[in-house]
Amino acid sequence: MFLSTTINGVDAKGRVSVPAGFRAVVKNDPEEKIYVWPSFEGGYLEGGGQALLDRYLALLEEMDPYDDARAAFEQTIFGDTRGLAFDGTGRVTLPRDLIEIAGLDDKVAFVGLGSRFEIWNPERLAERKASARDFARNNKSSLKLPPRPGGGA
Amino acid sequence: MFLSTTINGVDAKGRVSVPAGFRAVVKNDPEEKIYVWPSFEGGYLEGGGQALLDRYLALLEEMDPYDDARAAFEQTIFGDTRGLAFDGTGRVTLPRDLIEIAGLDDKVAFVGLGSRFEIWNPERLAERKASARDFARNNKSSLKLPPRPGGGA
DNA sequence: TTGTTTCCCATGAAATCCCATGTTATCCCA
DNA sequence: TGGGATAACATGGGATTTCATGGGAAACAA
Repeated sequence: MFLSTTINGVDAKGRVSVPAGFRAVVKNDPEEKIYVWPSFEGGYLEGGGQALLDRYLALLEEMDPYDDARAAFEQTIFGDTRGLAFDGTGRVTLPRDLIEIAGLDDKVAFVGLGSRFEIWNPERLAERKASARDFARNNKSSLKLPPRPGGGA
Repeated sequence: MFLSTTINGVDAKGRVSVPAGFRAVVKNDPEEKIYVWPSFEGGYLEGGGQALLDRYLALLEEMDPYDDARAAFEQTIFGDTRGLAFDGTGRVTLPRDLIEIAGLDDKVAFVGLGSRFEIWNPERLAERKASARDFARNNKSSLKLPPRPGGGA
């Protein structure tokens, strides 16, 4: 699982260390890569491992082949997705266009969200995080844990 | 189940012995770790094992992908969650930022709450306990035991 | 060439591992 | 039921490894 938020530096060559914990998630994928694409909302990037792409693929294949939405999703998700391989020390090079979309300069934040992650300019992230936290606090009652499968607490 | 309250020391490196009973709970998880994040209310930490995270993940993945609530909870829960592994003697290292959020110095209280647990500065915990008691005393009329399933008294 | 990308090695800081020790709880046997 | 032996637990400090990062050389493209 992709977890927690890590802020790393981007060097002059556009290289970023992928947090070690994230690397561990994709460690046993056939291709040891992360896959990154611009979010629909813009302003940041989304990413994941092979497993996530497989799930999206399965989802799309359930849709009607001539559904316009299917084509649009295919285009948007797979068309803009880049596979990024690690160098010997666990870094990837972020392509220029993705750097611009996310408004990155010398620092990036990797935000783990379970099955996927996001890549942000740390300042933009701070803004969104503040509002997300307020929202969560005010609506925590709507997040009810279902009973455990086995019963009990 | 996470049960009872234990107070342990935090050393100069931020290491804390996790109560043996808590360790036993996650003993057979694929990753032998506890997962800890700041509570929504702030001032203390919440935690649990893999099973708890899985339940949150399942819950969130049932929500609409573009629901703001989903995004907010994802950010707030997973984005701030840290997986903490045990050293050879059952300790974890609490990250600096979590130590600050919980206002910990040399002692921590682990509070077992069944499927999850909380981590407190022992003094803050005592305060909250006191006010919780007052609240309960002033509202005891609202606490009505349901009839026992088997009937009878 | 000139600029870009990929690979490799060096470095400092931080996290992790490992061994030693005191203390408390548990066990076992007389 | 005492009381010593044994095991479990919490803690301390030093050694080792991992991690993020910087820079340079080699491969590649235009």
